[in-house]
Amino acid sequence: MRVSTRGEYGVRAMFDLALHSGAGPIALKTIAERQMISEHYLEQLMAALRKAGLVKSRRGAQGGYQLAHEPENVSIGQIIRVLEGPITPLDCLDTHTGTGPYCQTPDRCVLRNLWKELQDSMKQVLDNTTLEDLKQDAYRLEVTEGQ
Amino acid sequence: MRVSTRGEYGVRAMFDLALHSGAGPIALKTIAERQMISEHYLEQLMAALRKAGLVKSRRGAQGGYQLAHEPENVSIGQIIRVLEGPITPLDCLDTHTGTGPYCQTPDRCVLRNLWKELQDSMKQVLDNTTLEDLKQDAYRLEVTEGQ
DNA sequence: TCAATTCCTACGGATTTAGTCGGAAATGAA
DNA sequence: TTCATTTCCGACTAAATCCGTAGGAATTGA
Repeated sequence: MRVSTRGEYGVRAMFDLALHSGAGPIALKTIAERQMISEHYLEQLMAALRKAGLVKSRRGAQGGYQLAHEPENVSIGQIIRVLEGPITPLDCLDTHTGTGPYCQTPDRCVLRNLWKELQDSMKQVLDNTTLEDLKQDAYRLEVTEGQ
Repeated sequence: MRVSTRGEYGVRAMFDLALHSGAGPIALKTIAERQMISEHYLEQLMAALRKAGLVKSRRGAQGGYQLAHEPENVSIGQIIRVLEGPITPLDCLDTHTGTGPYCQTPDRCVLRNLWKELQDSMKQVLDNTTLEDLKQDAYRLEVTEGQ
């Protein structure tokens, strides 16, 4: 039931980009240092995010990465799916065809419903939280922090 | 974000015991056959469930396993915790001491809140569903199935 | 031209997953 | 008692996944 470092780091990196958006491309090295993530490892994650269209990149000097869309249009669920695959507690939930052993008997279908409920509750959180929401949270934290 | 076969099989086995509760011990072999799970593998899972006090066993001929508590007093969350460990998307959420890199800066705390929300939503489903709930579901399925 | 930076492929060690194997100990029935 | 049944226990393992590392090619701005 864990998010791997791929998902965790990926969200951190995207959140970092969101916080610093609008100021041109940000070098991988900068993100890696700020977020304390191995540069080479993060590179792989950014490659996946780029191929999925969530970030755009510019090579060469002064190059780097930036969000491909506005923070309010990027959900955490999107990021997780790119880096961890489908959001599901059991693979057969999404690829379900009816022939698997999971739904051959009524009692197994009961369990299927259970896992589906779990899946829905996870999606509910991840798909309804955007990078903009997190930015707002960060702003709120910073304001109240100084008091 | 997946439940491993330990959790999946464990829930299946416990649900099987719940459906057949009150009729004395049920042999591992029977459960394994009904649920299509490797006998030896299931044995390991039952050992963990027994040590955790969720099932009780009787050795020897006519021996087997039965639930240690009434189905309404056993949640899916309990089963999952025994077989998969704490229900948490990130290990640091539960073992958090404040010294980890996750909460040294406000922006990281924002992410912590995100993962906590996800954790809560997972717990909400798993801790509020009992074996008795599943039995009820199974009964309902069986009734409507014949129509 | 050159330093900075992304892009790409391959490799590798550690851990986890999903079991298997073999036998000891306990129990009920004949 | 004897025996088949059944749990209990520890060790082993093949494969997959996780979490990176290494090295260099290609691109870009100054």
